[in-house]
Amino acid sequence: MTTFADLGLSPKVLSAVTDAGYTIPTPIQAGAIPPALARRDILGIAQTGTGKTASFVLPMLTLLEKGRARARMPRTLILEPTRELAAQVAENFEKYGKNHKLNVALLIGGVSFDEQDRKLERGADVLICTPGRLLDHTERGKLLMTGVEILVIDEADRMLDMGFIPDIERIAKLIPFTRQTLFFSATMPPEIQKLADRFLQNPERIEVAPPSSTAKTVTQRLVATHSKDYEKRSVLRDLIRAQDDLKNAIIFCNRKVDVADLFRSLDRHGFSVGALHGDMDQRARTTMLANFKENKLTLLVASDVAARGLDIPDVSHVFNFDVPIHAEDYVHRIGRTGRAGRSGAAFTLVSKRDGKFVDAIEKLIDQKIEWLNGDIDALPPQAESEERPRGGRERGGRDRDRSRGRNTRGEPRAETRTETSEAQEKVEAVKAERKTEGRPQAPARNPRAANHAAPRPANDDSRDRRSRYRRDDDDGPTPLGFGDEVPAFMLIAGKA
DNA sequence: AAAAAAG
Repeated sequence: MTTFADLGLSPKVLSAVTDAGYTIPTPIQAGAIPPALARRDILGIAQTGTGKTASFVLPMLTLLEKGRARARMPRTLILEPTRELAAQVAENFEKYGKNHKLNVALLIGGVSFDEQDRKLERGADVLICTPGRLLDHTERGKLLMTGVEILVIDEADRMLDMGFIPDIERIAKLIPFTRQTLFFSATMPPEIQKLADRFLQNPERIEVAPPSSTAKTVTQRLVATHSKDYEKRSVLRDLIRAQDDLKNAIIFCNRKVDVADLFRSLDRHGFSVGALHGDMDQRARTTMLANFKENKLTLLVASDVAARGLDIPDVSHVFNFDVPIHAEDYVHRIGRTGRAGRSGAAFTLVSKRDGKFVDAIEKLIDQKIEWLNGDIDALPPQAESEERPRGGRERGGRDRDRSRGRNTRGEPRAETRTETSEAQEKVEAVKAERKTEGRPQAPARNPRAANHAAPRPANDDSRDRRSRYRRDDDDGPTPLGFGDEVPAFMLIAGKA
C-alpha cells in the first residue's frame, strides 16, 4: 500500500505529516503529489473532504525548499473563493510547514491592510488570497508577482459561480507564463473544462469519486412544515430538542436575512447558537467559526458560505431550514456531516412550495428521501389548534450569559413572559413603539425589514431601536398597511 | 426564491 513516504515528499514535510498522525494518503493525494513534485500541471477533480488541500500544500512545501528565496518576492500563490477557505489553507501551511521557515501571507478582504502590508514588506513566500483583496494589493503597487512559480486555483467551479473568473484571468496575467499551475474543481462542466484548457499545459488529470461517506453514513429525512417562518422555527426547535445524539449542528438558510432572524430566535430561546454569513463583519465571522469549532457553540446558523469547503470536523447534524434552490447545494450542505466515515443526520424542512426543489434534489442524488413524520399532505391544517411552544429555557441552551463572539451587545432578555400575558404584551409593545417613533401614519414594520442581516454600527444602541429588534422575533408577521389602525387581534396572527 | 467577494 502507498504511504506518504512513497510519494517523494521532503523529510521536513514528511515529518510534519507524520506528526499530524497521517500515514496513508487519500486517493487525490496519492494521485496528485508525485506529478506535482515533478513540476507537472495538475487538473484535480475532487470535492472537499477528499484531502484535496494537503494534495497541493504538501508538494508546494517540498518544492519551496528546492528553489531559493527571492527578496520580497512571493513564489507561490493560492486563490480561494471565500475568506474562510483561504484562512483554512493558511492553517494547513502552518501545520505542515512547521519545520520550514516560510512566510505565509493571508490576503483576504474584510480586514485591515496594515498587517497584510507589513507581511508583504517583510517578504512572503506564500500568498493565500481571495481574488478581490489580491487585486487590491497589486493595484496599490505594493505587490509584484513576477516571481511566482506555482499558482493554485482552488474550487474553480465555485469561483465560476461567484463570477470570479475575470479576476482570475487578470491575476494570471500578472504571473509568469512559465509557472506551474494546480487547478482544482469539484465538478467539470464545459465552462470549467474550457478554463482549465486555457490555464493548464499538458496537465495530469486526477479524478476522485466524491467521498462515499456522504450518502451512506448520513441519515436523511424530510420534515413537513407550513411555510411561515415562525412555524418553521417552531418545528426546527422541536426537531432539535428531539435529537438525543446531537453534539453540534449547522443550520442552513437560503438567505442572509433569514440567518440573522433564525439566529436571534434560537438565541432568545436559549440555545447555544452562533451565526455565519457574508454580510457579517470579518471579526464576527472568524470568532463565530472558531467558537463553533471549539464547541463553545452547539448550533451554527449559516448561509451557503459554510456549505462548501469549510473543515468543521465532527458535525453530528445538519438542518436545512430552507430547501436549497440548487440541488448541488444540498449535497454540499449535508456533506458537512457524516465525514470521515462517521454517522450523521440531515433534516430538511419542506413546505408545500418547496416540492419542485425536493424533486430536483432526489433526482440529483438518485434516491428518495424519507419523510420523518408523514409528508406535506399529512400535515394538519395551518396552526389552528397548535400551541407554539414558548418559554425561556430549552434543553439545547447552556449559559444565558454567553455573549462571546456576537456583535450585538449583551442585554437582559425578556424571558420571564408567560404564555398568557404574551399576546397582551405584544400589543402594548407595538403601540408603545409607534408612539415613541412619532410617526403614527407609518405602516407597521415588516419584521423582515427590521431584521436586516448587516451588523449594526457599534454606536447604535438606542433603546427604541433595540426594542424594535427584539419585538418581532418569534411572533409572526405584523400585518402591513394598517398604520395605527391594526386591530389588536391581528398583531397576534398565527397564534389565535 | 440566493450567496459569495473589494470598499
